[in-house]
Amino acid sequence: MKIATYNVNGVNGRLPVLLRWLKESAPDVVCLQELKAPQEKFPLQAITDAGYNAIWYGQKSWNGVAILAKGMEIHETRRGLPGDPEDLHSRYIEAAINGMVIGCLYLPNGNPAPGPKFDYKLAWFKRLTAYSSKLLKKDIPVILTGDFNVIPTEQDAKKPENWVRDALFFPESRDAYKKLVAKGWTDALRKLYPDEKIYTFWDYFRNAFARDSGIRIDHFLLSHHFDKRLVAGGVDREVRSWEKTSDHAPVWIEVKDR
DNA sequence: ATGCCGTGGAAACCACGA
Repeated sequence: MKIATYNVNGVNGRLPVLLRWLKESAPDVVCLQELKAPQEKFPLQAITDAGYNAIWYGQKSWNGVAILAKGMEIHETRRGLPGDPEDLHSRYIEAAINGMVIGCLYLPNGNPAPGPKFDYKLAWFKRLTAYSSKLLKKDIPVILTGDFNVIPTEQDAKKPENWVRDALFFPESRDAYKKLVAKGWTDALRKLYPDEKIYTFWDYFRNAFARDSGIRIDHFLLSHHFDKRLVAGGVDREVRSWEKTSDHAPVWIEVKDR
């Protein structure tokens, strides 16, 4: 089963690119972030016509997450991250699909840092870490994936020195990611390619993609149930070169069915 | 490298992103 994550940066503006990628890459499950569309403006018809069921958690202008599944039922298990009833951002949605739980997340960016937005990022991280422990305790196969807005290590940036004053690479952000993973998760792409440079995002400006000046911020965290089930993974880099594309590229893994 | 580009929504510019 192929599972992908893709920060589309506007699901409606990105629809031609999204549909082309769905057709060419044919993932079984897709987690989308940054829909930038209210609940009623999700392009359900086009997604359905492409062969996918969908659940989504929209929001006007910003954020927004969705889970798509091809020919499989989606049982929604949660929308919104627990731990702060005043947090109304659409940044988390979760579903049971084909015997596993898949959490789709869009972690706050946190810039400018320091400041209230950075505080929100760290608070969100804490809530995610606490909740992730509860997921692991259920002892069922779980995947947490999406845009974590964290560059985990220097290996994950072409030019780490460019990011030292950025919330994505602040020590607090990296520590938070480390603490989350330490709860018992496996960073799937890093496990598959321990020594490679892997990027999932390239800025729109400064010709970043042509220079391959990228960062790795879209991740797959797997529960131990996948230790012997993870067979492949990668980044669909070519999508980043298409017309009217997102600044992120889709990332995917392939897991064996039990 | 201080958003240089891109998206969405409101207003003919602004907020936000990473």
